[in-house]
Amino acid sequence: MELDSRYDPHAHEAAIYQAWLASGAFTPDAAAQRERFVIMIPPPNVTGVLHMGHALNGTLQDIVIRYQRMLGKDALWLPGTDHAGIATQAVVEKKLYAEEQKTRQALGREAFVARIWEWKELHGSKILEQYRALGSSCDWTRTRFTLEPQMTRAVRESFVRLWEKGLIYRGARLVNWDCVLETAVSDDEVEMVQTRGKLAYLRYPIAGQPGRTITVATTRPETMLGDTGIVVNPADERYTDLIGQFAVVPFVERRIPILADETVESSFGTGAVKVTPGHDPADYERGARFKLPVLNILEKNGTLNKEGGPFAGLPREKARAAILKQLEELGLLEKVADYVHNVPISDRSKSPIEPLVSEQWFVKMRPLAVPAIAAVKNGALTFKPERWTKVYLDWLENVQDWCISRQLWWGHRIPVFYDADGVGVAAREDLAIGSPHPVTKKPIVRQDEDVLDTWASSWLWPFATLGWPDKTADLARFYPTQFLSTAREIIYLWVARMVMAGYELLDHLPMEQRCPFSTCYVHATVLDGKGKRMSKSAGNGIDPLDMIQKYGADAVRLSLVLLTREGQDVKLSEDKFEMGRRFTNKVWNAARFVFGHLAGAGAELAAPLEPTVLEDRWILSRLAAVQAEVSTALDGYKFNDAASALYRFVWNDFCDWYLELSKSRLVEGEPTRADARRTLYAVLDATLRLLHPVTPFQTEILWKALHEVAGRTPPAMLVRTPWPQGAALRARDAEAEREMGVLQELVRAVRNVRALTTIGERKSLRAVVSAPRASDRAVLSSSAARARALAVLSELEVHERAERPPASAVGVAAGFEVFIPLGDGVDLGELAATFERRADKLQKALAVVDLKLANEGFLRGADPEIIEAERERRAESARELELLQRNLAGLK
RNA sequence: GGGCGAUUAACUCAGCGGUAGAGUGCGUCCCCUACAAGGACGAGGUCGGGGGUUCGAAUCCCUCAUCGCCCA
Repeated sequence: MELDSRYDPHAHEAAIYQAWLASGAFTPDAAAQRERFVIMIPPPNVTGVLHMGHALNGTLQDIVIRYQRMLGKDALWLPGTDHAGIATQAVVEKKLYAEEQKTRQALGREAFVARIWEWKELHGSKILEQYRALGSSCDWTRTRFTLEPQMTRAVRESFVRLWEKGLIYRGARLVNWDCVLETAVSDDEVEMVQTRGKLAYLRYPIAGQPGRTITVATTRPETMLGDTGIVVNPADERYTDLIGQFAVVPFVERRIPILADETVESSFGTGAVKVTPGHDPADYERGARFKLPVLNILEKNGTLNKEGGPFAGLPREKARAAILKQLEELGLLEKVADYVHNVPISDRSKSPIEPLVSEQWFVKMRPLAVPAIAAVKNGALTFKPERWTKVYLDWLENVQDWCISRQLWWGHRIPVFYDADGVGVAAREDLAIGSPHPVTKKPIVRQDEDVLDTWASSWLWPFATLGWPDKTADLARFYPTQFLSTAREIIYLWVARMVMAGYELLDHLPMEQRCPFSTCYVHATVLDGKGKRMSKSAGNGIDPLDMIQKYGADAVRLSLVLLTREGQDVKLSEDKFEMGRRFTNKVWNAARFVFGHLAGAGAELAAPLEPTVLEDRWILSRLAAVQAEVSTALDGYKFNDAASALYRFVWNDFCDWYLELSKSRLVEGEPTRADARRTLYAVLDATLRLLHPVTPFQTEILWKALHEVAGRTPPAMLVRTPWPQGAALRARDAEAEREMGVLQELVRAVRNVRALTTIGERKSLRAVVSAPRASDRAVLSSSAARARALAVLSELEVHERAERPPASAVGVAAGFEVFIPLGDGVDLGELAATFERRADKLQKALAVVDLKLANEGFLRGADPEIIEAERERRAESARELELLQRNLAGLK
C-alpha cells in the first residue's frame, strides 16, 4: 500500500466504517459466554443535529466500548433516538404552516401524527448518521426509538403497574404552560432568560380606610387580577397595623387579606408582596399555606378569561399595558422602575411561560426515590466525578411529584379509558369504545386525550430497549449496564428517573441487579473560546461535522479528549483541532517510516523478539509503561490521562528518539537490523492497538498496512483485536531507561551548544567528554555510535577527567562535561549567558535545599526516602553548578 | 437566596503535600530520503489576594475577590 506523506482522513474514513459494519464487529457475538460490557446511548432528539456536546460524549462512550471490546468483553453500545414530544411536534407544525398554511387542528390528530411519522422517516436518522461519522461503534442492528411499538408496550406496562400501585393520580396543579403550543412543558424545557423588564409598583386601596393604600411591586401587573392575598413580614413596622386588614384589588373589587409571613423579604420592592396562587409557583405554595383561593385568570392560549373583568379576552401583553394605563389614570400606579430579572421562556415556542393551574396526570415520586437514594449509598451506583452524587441526592431527597401529561398529539397516548361517568381505568390493551369498563362495567366512551411526557418513555430506556416487559434473551444478557455518560443538566430529569424505573419495574431481578448502570459519568460542558456555553441561539457553536470534514474524525476525537480533563468544562475554539490533526499526521508518518523499512522482512519478523540493543530494550520498556498508564486511566474513565500518555509516548519517545536511533541500523548488512525491524514491528503493532479506542479510523488503516508490508494476514480487523497486555509486552527495564537517560543528556548538551553558538545543525564535530562517574563513562562509551548519530559527531572521546581544550565550547550535563573544540572566531557569548542563568537558578535551588537539610524539623518529620532524595538532589545540583562555574571563565 | 466549580507561562490547560509541567504562540537555527501539519534549541510563572495547619503548601483548611454553572 502506497501511503501519502500527509494523512488524508477523507480518503479512508467512510470505507473503514463500512468495513467495520460489514465485519459485524459492533454486534456482540450471540454465542459468546464472556463477561459483558454495555452502554446505552443517551438518545438524542430525532429532531436534533450533532453538536459538540454530543461529539464529546460520543467520543467518550466510543473509547470505553472499543477498549472493553479489545479487552475481550462482550461489548454492546446500544444506539437510538428520543421522540422528543414537543420539539418534534413543533418542528412539523411549523413546517405545515410554512408550506401549506395549515394548522394541526385543521388537519386533525390522526393525519397530523401521520405527518410527523413521515417527517421522522425522512429526517429522523440524521443525528445517528452523524454519530457514525464520528466513528461510533454502536450496534446499529439494535437501534431503538422511544415511540416504536415495542417502547409503547413498555410504557403502557409501566403506566398500568404504577396505576395499580396507586402511584399515578390526576389533579389540578400549577404547571409550566406554553400559551403558544398550548401544552404543559417540563422544567427542562423552560429556560430562565435574564431580561430587562419593568417593576411596577401598584397601589391597592385598604378596605374601610378611604384614601389609604398598600403598594406592592410586580413584574407581571396583569396577574393582579388573580391576586387572593398580600403578605408582609411581621417584623416590618411599616405594615404592622395592616396585618389582618383587607386590601381591595382594583377593577375586580375583590377583598383580599393582608397576612403576616416571615418568609417575606422586606428589602424587596415595598416589602409587601401580592400573592397570586394561580399564576406563580412560589405564590402557589404560599397560598396553600394560608389556604388562599386559587384563581385562574388565563385561557389556554394566554388571553384573559372571564376572571379578567374588564380585560377579559385580551392577550396577556395587551392586558398588561391596559392595566398599567388605567391604574395610572386612577392614581393607583406609584411608579414603574427598570428591573432586570429572569423570565421563564419556553424552549420550543420561545414565548414566556405562564404558570397555570390545570388538570394533569402525576406520578408520586417519593416512594420511587427511596431505592434510588439507597443505590448510591450502598454503592450500586457511582458518579464520576463523585461530586455529582450530591446533586443527584439533593434532587431525590426533595423530589416533587412528576407531571407526566402533555397536551400534545405526538407521543404515547395516556392509556386511561373513561366510562360515561368519567371514571378512568388504565389498560395494557386498548379498550374499544362501547366495551365494558373493567371496574364499573359501564361502556367505555373515550380515551384520555393527552400524551405522556417524553421522559416517561426514556426513563425506561435501559431495559425497554432490550425487550422489557418481555423476558427476552437480550434483557437477561445485557441488563444491568456498566456505564452511562451524560450531561449534568439531565441528572435528575433522566438519570435519577432511570434509576427509579429500574428498581421499581425490574422486580423479577434481585435488588442488587436492578440499578440500570453502575457508573454514571458526567461529562464536561463544551464552552466557546470565551467561556460561554455553546448554544444555537447564541450562534457561538462549532459544528462538529465541519470539524470532522476539515480535520478528520480521529483528530476531532483526540483533540476533544486531550482538551477535556475529568469533570471540568472545556473551552473550545476551532484552532484547537489542529492539535489532533498534527498528531494523526505524526502517527501516519511514523508508520510510513516503519513500513518503508519493513518491506521484505517477513521471515525476520517471525523470529521471537529478544532485545539486547539498548534502544530496543528502552522503547519496549517505555511501551510497557505507557500500556500500564493507559489501561489504568481507561479503567478509571480518565480519558485525558490516557490520551496524553499516548501522545507523549508516540511523539517524545517513539518518534523523537527511537525512530531516529533505528535509522542507522536499518541499512542492509547492519548486524542488528533484524532486531530493529522486529522491535519496530512490535512497537507499532502495540501502539496502534493502544491508540485505537481514541483514533479508530487511522489505526485501522495502518493496522492493515502494517500486516501487508510484513507479508502477514491480520488475524482480524483492529477493532476486534485484543488489547496488548500480559505476555504480549516485555517487563519494564529500569537499567535501559537509566542508560538511555544518560545518552539523552549528552545529545541535548551538544545540541544546546550548537544552538547557542553559530555552529549550525549539520556540521560534524569532535567532542571530548569528561565524566568522573564510571557508570556515565560506561554508557557513553558503549553508546558512542548512537551519540555520534544523534548529535552529529565525527568523534567522541570519553575520559574520566579531561582538560578543556583551548578555543572550545562546552556543554554541561548533570554529571559530565562535553568539550567541543572549535577553533577561533566562534562567539561563545550566548553560551556563557545561558550558563550564567543556569548557574543562577542552581544556586537558588541549592540555597533552598540547604535550608531544608539544615532544618531539624525536616530531618525529624520527613520520610527517610524524601530526605535521601533531597541529599542526592543537592549533590547533583552542586556538581552541575561546579561544572558550570568552572567553564564559565573559559567562555569569556 | 442555596449549592457547585474555576483562578498555574502571552493563550488553552495538566499537576493536587516533598526539585513548577504540556500543547499552542513567541525567538534563533535547520528542507538530512517518516513527517515543514516537521526537527533542534531557547526565552517566559512571587501557581488570584490575605490568613492558618505543617519540618515543608500550587497542592490541605479559613477568608476575600473575580468569573462561570446549576437550583430556588
